[in-house]
Amino acid sequence: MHLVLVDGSGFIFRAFHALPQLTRKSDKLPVGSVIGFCNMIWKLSEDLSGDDAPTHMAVIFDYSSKTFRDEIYAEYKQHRPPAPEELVPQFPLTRAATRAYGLPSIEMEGYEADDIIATYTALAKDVGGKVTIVSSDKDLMQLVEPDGSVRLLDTIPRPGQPPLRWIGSDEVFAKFGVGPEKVIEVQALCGDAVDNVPGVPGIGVKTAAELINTFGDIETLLSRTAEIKQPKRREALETNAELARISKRLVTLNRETPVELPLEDLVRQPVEPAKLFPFLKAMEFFAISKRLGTLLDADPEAWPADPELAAKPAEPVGFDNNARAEARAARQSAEGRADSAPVLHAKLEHEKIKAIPLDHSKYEIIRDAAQLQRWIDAAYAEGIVATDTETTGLDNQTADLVGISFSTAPGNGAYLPLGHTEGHGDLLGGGMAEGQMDLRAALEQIKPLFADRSILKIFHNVKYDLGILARYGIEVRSFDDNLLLSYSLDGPQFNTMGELSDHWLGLAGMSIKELLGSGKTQKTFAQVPIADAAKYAAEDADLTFRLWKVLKPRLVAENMTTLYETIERPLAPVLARMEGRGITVDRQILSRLSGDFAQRAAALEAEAYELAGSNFNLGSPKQLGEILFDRMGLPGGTKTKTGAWSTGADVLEDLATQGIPLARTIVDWRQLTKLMGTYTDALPSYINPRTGRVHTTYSQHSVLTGRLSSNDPNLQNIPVRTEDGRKIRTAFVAPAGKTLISADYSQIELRVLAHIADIQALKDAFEEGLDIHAMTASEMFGVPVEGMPSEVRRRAKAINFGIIYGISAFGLANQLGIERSEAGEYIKTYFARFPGIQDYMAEQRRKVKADGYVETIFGRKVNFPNANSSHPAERSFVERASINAPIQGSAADIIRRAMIRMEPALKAAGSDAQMLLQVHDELIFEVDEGKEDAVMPVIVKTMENASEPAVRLTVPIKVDAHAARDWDGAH
DNA sequence: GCAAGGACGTA
DNA sequence: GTACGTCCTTGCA
Repeated sequence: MHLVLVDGSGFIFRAFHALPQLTRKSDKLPVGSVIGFCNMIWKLSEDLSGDDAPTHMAVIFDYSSKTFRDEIYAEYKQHRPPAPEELVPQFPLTRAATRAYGLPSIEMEGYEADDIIATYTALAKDVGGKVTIVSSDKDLMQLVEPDGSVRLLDTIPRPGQPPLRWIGSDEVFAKFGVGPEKVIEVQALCGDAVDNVPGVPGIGVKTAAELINTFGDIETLLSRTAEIKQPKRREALETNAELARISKRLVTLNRETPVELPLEDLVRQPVEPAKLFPFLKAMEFFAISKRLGTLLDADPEAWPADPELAAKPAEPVGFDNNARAEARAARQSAEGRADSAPVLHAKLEHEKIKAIPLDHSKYEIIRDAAQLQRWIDAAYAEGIVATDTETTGLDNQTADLVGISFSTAPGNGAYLPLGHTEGHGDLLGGGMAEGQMDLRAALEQIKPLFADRSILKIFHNVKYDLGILARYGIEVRSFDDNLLLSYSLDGPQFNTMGELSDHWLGLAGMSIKELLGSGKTQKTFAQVPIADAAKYAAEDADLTFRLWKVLKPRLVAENMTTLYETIERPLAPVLARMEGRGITVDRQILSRLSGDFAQRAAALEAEAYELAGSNFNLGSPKQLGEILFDRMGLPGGTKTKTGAWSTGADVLEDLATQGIPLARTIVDWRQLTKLMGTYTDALPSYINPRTGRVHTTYSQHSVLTGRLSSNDPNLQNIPVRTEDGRKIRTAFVAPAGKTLISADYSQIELRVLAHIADIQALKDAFEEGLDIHAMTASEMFGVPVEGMPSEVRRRAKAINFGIIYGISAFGLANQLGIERSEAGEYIKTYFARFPGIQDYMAEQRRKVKADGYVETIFGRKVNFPNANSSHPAERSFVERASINAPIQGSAADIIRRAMIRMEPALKAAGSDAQMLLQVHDELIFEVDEGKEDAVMPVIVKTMENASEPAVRLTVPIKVDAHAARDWDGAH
């Protein structure tokens, strides 16, 4: 017998990377890799003819459930790169293809393809058969037999080499320096960075082979380390004996997996047109169909498309009918099993890193080009370097570069000082400090390293460094960001490097505050003596490297790779560019408004003193409360949790309607002074003298749900609701010759709710383009939309928002100024009219209590550590927040994806429009005057399609766009 | 000089 | 009822 075992997952990835991303015509399903897979399978059966023809054959896959995250997880166990999202839907299709070609498709939960291959190989050998494993995976080389009965076949085309390359005992020896039977011993010693095998640090393939050839195996070697002459090598082996043993466990394939199909069932079957053509037709592979029709002498037209696979409207992917639910159940039932390889790897890395002591004496100060070159060379040798820029401030649009630090391995570090001044610490500063490289020369030398795609640069908060480096003409390709890794894994619980290293490494690290001082005497980093600066900066790079070694493996172990690699990491440079562009703010407009507001506020102030009968600080809620409720003795006063009188706008509004004119005066005064203090007076101070524009800073890692936040200044809360407030928006303008475009998602959160909770009535309403609040009102109160009183619609709108916020009768009553019982009735009616909402809410409550987190449709986890708090109020709060988080968060994910794709989309359309701002469901652009009409459709389409193809929403997404000279006009 | 609380701007 | 950031006052160091 001759058994041929095909490494199916290897074929898929090979097809994906080698071929264009074709899609199925009728529904744009990605199928390029399926086409490649089919062709490879067919070609293989043509190649293996005559003496090499198989009597038995099967295609083996890594196990995968139906969700893309589980797919990635399974592929990761095989140590392959993360699955790109276009590839995900193609995994199940390649299984179907295998069956269509008459081959058994084999995969097993809990086992890698390699284990199954090892098992069938052993079974075939037992009966004296010959085995060919179609794969180029070196992990399978341990199965090769010196007598030629088991060989690998590498079919991947390589230039200058024959199309088919057999790998027997000699080829294995060439690669590992030992025969197949010792391959696992060598692999256990030298490890493999890509394969998650730790190995023994400092031992490569050559050394490993030498040791195994001398001692025979790992155990003998470990028992006789005293005979090893090189002290470093001996020490490495002695301290890492356990790592070597664990590594051997990781690399050894399991030859006794409980396979379900007996060998007899793998007997080669002829291709059946009745199986093949319905598949090809459903896939719409008409060219292949025609070719095989000729070869098999069959008429492809005689069979209908397989209805299971043919194009059709996508299934809803809501919370309860999502395959993810099945995957979750599978994961839960698997609890208690031994750690998977990625989890084990992450734990091992963490332990190893924690054991490395912090030693400042190992750090270097880089003084000249030769020394800098040694660090650059080290970065090239490792393929990876942690780095950090030191600057004179926290705002990367104004701060100057002072130095750059590097670390190429945990424990080492170097600081390159470039802009330190003679440290008098006074305002005059002094000249440049001695012993620093010329800034320009050093940057020219470093530039290629940062631009090199093959060298991974690790940062903490890369967006800051990208902004600084861009201003110095340095481009960064290939990077990781610990802050974003931490955010992807744990949410916004850690902000600074100090917090991360304290938590994960148990290391405090030097404090920047001690270095710079505080208050009046605070220095900039440029004024810190180089020797002190170097300790701090090099340690920063060192800790950055260490943290990366802890955090990065967790991505795979915890299935957060897709979120990080397809959303968080690519977004950072997009935000850096938006921050760098800034937006023009017209000083004159703000100044005029400020004068107007100040006059009116002064008049109101005088009026308030008159009405109150005394002068007091209008800005003091404390004094106001005492006047209103103690001195004037007005009814309706409530106390805040600290016992102070409550004087919020709603309280004052109440008093005003009860005929207290002072209350109205205060409300109006507060509005005007708020507008002055926060906007008309504050914004001009943010105009950057270098660019003449206002540059906000976005925080990508601060919001629980996945939204961005904006600060210094916050451009996400520029007023819009009142007439006076909107005037501030007229100061945000396009420069001469340009126009602003605002594009905003219409009702995105309600649409997301309709999708994830699968509310048919809501979906239908969106499909028909109805006024959603009026439709809700009409459903609930039985009032026709035509001629509906505005109050009825207002109530329905409040309820819709209430649902998104995790409604409570208390909150709704507050919002609408009605009785709690009445609000409760509204909610009951809503639930009755829109069945599904309650199920959604119940599911989120259940999940957050059981798991401690809920998820967005893109797999972002939102953690609630207090879900089972003993405080009822806190528990209720978590319940509402856990209902809101998937809605707000999924909408946030969608716009993040839109932003990532926007620049390439604009470029592809030949537009030079620039994305400036994001306000949660709105994007602001600047575009050449006259180009608005051309670019708006591109923007709208990119935003509307942003969830695809990862998530096919079951509601339409709508985006409105407007162009005008200023933000008020465009909105 | 700093932190907490209240108030209020946005989605 | 969700999610933020900023300004101002107050109270303490």
